[in-house]
Amino acid sequence: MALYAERGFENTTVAEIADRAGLTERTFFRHYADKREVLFAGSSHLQDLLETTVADAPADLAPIDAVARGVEAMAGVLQGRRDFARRRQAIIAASPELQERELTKLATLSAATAAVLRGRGVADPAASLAAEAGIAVFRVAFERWIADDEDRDATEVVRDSFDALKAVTAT
Amino acid sequence: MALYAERGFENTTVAEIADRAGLTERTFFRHYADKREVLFAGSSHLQDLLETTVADAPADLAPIDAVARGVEAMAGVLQGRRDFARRRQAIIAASPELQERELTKLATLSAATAAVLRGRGVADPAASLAAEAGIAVFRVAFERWIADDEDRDATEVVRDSFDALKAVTAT
DNA sequence: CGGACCATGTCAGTCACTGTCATCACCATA
DNA sequence: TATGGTGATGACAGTGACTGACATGGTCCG
Repeated sequence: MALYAERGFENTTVAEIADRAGLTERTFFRHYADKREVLFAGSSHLQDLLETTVADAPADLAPIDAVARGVEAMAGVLQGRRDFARRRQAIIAASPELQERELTKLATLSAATAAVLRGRGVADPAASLAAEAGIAVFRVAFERWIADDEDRDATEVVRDSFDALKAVTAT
Repeated sequence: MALYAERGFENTTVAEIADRAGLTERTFFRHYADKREVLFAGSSHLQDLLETTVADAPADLAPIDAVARGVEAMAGVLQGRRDFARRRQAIIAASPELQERELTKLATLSAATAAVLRGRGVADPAASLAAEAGIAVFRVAFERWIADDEDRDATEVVRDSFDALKAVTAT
């Protein structure tokens, strides 16, 4: 992350990263599938949390609300690491390749959530839509949370954003 | 597309594509930013349609419904090219790299839509959320349309999917 | 006819990523 | 202690996507 921040993602070679870490280029690729993955190593942890939270939500909760619980849980983890999240996001925002990878990570979250919902007995397309919508809320809320001047509580921003979604889709 | 379908995206080199087209590799890269873009050349046309349709929707229409009009318009263009869409989608489904690129194309659609909504006087986060939700519906509807056994009307599938979204987000 | 321009070809170079083999530390078991 | 298995790392060579620089040829315009 230091190197990416200094000279930008595209101007950083894997050889340089490996050097800085005291490793070989080859070894780098044994730990990370590609140059982008370094920035997304922690995302599987978030996904686990999301999945288990949605799975463990009260059975009588509406699908979208179960997803909301999961997204709030992710926000809870992020809370307190806003500086880190900001620096990381600045790096991603500066590189189309990294944005692309972030989108696939979010899509993975969505797919996993949809699968859990189906496990809760939610049929398609409701499951897919609730998951997609929930992840969309996460994305929007995350951006707002990072951009906000005063340090609002992340879960609170998520809750507000879910309310905004409901308002927007209620015609 | 022929080559990608035959031997798969990853097993096709740009040299081969250029050969088949009677061009140089260098010339290929002057027409397409990268190997993936070939499959997404037509997407800017769809984006134009989406943007103008949302922009020209009746002013009193709720944001999500304006977006629905735009997505329906896209479906109208796709209608009648289901075979092509299917073949293309099969190729994309077989390659993570192509899926990644498709996600960024969809994200671009979403961002453009949000911008148009803001132009209609919709504030954030409502604009972003309506756009994201609308594109999510598009994605889900598109998949259903392609997977469906009998050849349902694409715009009809889109409309159904928007209804499903509203049902899902109505607590 | 001369020149601006645009598309294409040619060539050399960088860099992400991969397959293969060797080395080495650690650990278990005879 | 010796032996062998395992897992992480290094060394090295190779492929292929993509880029920059320069040359060439065609077309249009004065």
